[in-house]
Amino acid sequence: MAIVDANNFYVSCERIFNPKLEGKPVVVLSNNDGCVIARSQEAKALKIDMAAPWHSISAEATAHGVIARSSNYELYGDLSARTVELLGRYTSSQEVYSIDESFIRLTGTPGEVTATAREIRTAVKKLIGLPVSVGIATSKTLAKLANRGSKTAPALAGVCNLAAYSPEQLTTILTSIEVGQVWGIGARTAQKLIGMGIYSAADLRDADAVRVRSRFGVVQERVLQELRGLDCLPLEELRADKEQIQFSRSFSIPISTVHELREVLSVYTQRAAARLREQGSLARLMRCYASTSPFKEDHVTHAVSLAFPNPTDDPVEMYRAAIAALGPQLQSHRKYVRVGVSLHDFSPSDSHAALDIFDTDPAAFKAGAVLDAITAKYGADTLGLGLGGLRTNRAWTMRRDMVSPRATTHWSELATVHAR
DNA sequence: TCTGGGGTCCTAGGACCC
DNA sequence: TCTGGGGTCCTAGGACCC
Repeated sequence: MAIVDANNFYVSCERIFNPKLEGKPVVVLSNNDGCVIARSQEAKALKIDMAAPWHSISAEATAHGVIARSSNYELYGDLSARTVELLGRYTSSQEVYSIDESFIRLTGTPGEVTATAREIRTAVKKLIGLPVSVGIATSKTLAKLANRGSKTAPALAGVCNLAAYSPEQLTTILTSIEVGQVWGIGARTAQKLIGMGIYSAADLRDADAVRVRSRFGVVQERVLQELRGLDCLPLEELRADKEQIQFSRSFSIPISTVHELREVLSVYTQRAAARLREQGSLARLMRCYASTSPFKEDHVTHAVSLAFPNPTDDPVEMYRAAIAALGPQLQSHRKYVRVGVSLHDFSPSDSHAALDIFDTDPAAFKAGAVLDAITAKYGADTLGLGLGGLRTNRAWTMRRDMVSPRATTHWSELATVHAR
């Protein structure tokens, strides 16, 4: 089992098309340019924390030469897809775990596996431009730890295969890793474990499995077994369709009125429904919420949960249901900074044709399919629905002041190379 | 005085991940 | 002035059924 992940992925993507960022402290910001979500090594060395709110550190950071970029998910997504394709050439089994990580199966002697990992590293750097690190072990959890090691010890040059170590050396390594650093052990569980005298990855590995299970449940017991080298989390090659789709955003300027909520919900239900149709599903359940800032006094969230009479992918039906349920909850004296729509309980969209005779409104116009067809042919800006229509730059849309070009997906934003 | 027991389904929420 | 977004898995507890 090996995990390949890109170092400082978002920052590395920015650097491919802007080499001036090389060697400088760079951070990438979340939507709304809210907080730091990726840091270059140089930025980490300046002690810029993950998730630090940009508004509170920007003055000092820029004084130290830190360069900030708004997040450009179209660029990152495209470079991720290219990397996934390239890794696929080296393995028969691959699980795409996140935008910058894949678990892959590598076979052969430990020496051969390490050699293949080095080959992968070279290829991804040369053909895509991304620096990656590889961790290799008998379980996913140990592979993740190996991957960390490959980045912290320069001598390993980005590849760490735990098979190369003796049991004593392995224990030394695991003893040096805090239990909260282990994949699957979050802050809450780490605190409780420390209270039980379990401080390091080695402590957890050697703890009583029955006790861990009864106190923390099956998830943490699996982590323990994985630390012993037991493969409890198999590769999931076909992460089939999503089981939940959500669309939510924070606003740069709060909203307070039902009219604004209508605009937001119109956009969000359209976006969520489009993702649903993309994977060919219908949803039976929808949740919607509006909340005020969690960083202010009187933080509230209004959430509603509703079931459709028949599973649907129709944005009009979703919008009507959402505004009918959430609209009355809104309190005009509050400032809402975040709204979300999520869809659940899916079924394949071709499995319900027979139920159409029960449709409460047989004449209902299926707007979703029409929208998809027209925007696929003429572009996303040609047709919009209702209040969510085509008008852009509303007050509540998000801020992205420092966004880079989408250099691999838009002709008009291609990188320009100057010869000297 | 004294009110069963076993099971399924569903939902909300916690914890975690990147 | 200003603090992201999208997921997964598991469990507890309520509703309901016979």
